[in-house]
Amino acid sequence: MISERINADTEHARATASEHDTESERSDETCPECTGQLISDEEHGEIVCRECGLVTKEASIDHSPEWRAFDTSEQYEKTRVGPPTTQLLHDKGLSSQIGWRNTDAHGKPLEPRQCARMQRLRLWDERFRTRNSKDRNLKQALGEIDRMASALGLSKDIRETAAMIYRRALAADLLPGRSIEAIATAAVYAAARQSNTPRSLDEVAAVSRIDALEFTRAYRYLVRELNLAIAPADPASYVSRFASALDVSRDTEQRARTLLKTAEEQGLHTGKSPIGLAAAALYAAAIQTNEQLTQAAVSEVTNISEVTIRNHYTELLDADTDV
DNA sequence: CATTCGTGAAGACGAAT
DNA sequence: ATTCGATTTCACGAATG
Repeated sequence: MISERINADTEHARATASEHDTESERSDETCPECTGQLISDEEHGEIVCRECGLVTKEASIDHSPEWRAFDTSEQYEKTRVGPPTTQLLHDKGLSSQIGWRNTDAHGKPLEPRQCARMQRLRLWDERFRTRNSKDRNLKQALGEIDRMASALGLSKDIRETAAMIYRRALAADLLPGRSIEAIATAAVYAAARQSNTPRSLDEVAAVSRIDALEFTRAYRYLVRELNLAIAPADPASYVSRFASALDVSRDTEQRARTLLKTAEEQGLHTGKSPIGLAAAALYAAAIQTNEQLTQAAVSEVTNISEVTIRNHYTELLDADTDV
């Protein structure tokens, strides 16, 4: 089931890789709010309106090639035949496979004897392609990473990053004694953080087969052992997602951003959870713009308690009036 | 009635020892 | 491994509109 999905993916990549130039993906659709043009923000894995910043979809998939070309000769050089290599397949998509049809090259059916022989060949082919335990491990983990990233609506770039992190963990012998799923989950979370498209611990844990405790433990372990440089999440990077989930006006969303900015300048950030701040900023902004938005609603979509929102939004408003 | 606000106890987490 | 401090959450009741 998983392998089918991966195959479909690379098929797609093969089909589109040669057609696309470096132009960023542009959707023909228009924004439901203000009829502005929708553009897909590949970096954040979101589709946003150019005019008002409304996020309509979070699940964009990056179909463009992974390289950039600055003129036609460069493009010619870099264009390859076949799918781009990818971190998402355990052999980076380089190996081939013996087909399953019991026919010869001309399409004629094989003799029973030959069938049996092909069966044996296929078996060994499979064994060689997933040669040792590490490769088998990778195969399973990459499937999981792909599954979770899709469920979270993360772009292909991020899936690649997650796969990269997982490979590093595997190379550093960090796996023994830990579950594959835990490390894979941690890799996805780390990749999302690194690319400024953070998903909260809760969100990631929800799509993982592993419970939150083991997941956070694995994540900390990964960060420490691999020296991953991960900056504290920026509250602002949550705002657009929450704002569209709450259906607030773009005025409010903008205000929330500026509130966070002034709060940060006054060092209000330290030690507080970025998600909590983002939630509070949205609520505070709604008050300023006279948009009615209940604490309960914000709490609902952000998974932040109303109490925390209460405590933070006054601070945010104070910081704003001081300036 | 719904929403907001404030409280204290309790849990979770990171840092320091 | 334990302790400590800050933050967050839960549960409740009161106030506000």
